[in-house]
Amino acid sequence: MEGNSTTNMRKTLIGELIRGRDCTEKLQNQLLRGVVDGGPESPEDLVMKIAASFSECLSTFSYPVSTYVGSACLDKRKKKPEPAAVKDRRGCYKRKTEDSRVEITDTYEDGYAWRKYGQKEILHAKFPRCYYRCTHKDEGCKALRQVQQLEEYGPAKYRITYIGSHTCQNMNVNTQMFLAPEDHSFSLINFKNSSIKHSPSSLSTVTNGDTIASFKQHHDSNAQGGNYLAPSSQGTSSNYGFEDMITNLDLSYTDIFKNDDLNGECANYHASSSQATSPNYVWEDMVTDLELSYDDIFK
DNA sequence: GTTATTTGACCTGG
DNA sequence: CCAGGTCAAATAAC
Repeated sequence: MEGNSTTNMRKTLIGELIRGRDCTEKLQNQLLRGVVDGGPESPEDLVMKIAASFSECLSTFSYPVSTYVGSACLDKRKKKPEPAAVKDRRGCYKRKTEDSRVEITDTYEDGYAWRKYGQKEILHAKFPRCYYRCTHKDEGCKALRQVQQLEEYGPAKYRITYIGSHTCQNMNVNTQMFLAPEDHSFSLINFKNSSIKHSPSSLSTVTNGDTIASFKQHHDSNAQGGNYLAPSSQGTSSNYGFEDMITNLDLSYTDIFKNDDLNGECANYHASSSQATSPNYVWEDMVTDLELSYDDIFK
């Protein structure tokens, strides 16, 4: 039934939001107390839970979060073997054989530094598609990104297609922060799927009603100025650290819960969220549960 | 002067 | 032939 599915969706959404907020508060408390080492609720664990929470929420809305399109889909356009002499020609299609993934987000900022190399009007699309490559292309990094502004999900939604992965040190600022310095095998975590806007004001002028020209102006200025500022002024600045980011996360959750509609139901969910705060609850199990849910959705 | 963006031309696959 | 992806000269910004 329609009503039941909507109710279930709300339950899932609110449950995830509460879980994420609890994790954020714990992480913030740990940071304020200067706890940085591992433990039953290590920062790394908490971060993973927060990231999973965001992803879960987005997936509740049926957003294709980090959907791996992969070569299976892309290769439906069967390629002819390419003669060596033809490889360096203009417009040469190399990307189709590489791993790709598609994200739909409300910001195209992802902490990486991209250089725009093209823009194209797309048939039946209201906004042009912008093409970016990693700024460290000259170091051999082949990562590409396409950004297409959407309108069907409300103001300022972007479909971002990532093609290939970074081989350079153009590391996501958020990712870098969660790398344990002594253990480089620690999994990378990123917040690409989150709703965090590092510079909301820079995006606020992009509205659904904007013209292509204004989108272009805004988009392009951010492609260079905004995106470049993210890693350079925030990521490497001593003024923008772990604590600031966690505070932003906490504020994001707080903003969400300001919504009266959700707020009314929050109390009902404290029972389930208390599972996360109970000392008897094994964190590893929780992460495993989240990962299993994630896997179920995207397998 | 250097670096990034713009934009029309060029190229490929369907 | 067309739509979409890339190139590269011209231009802008710093």
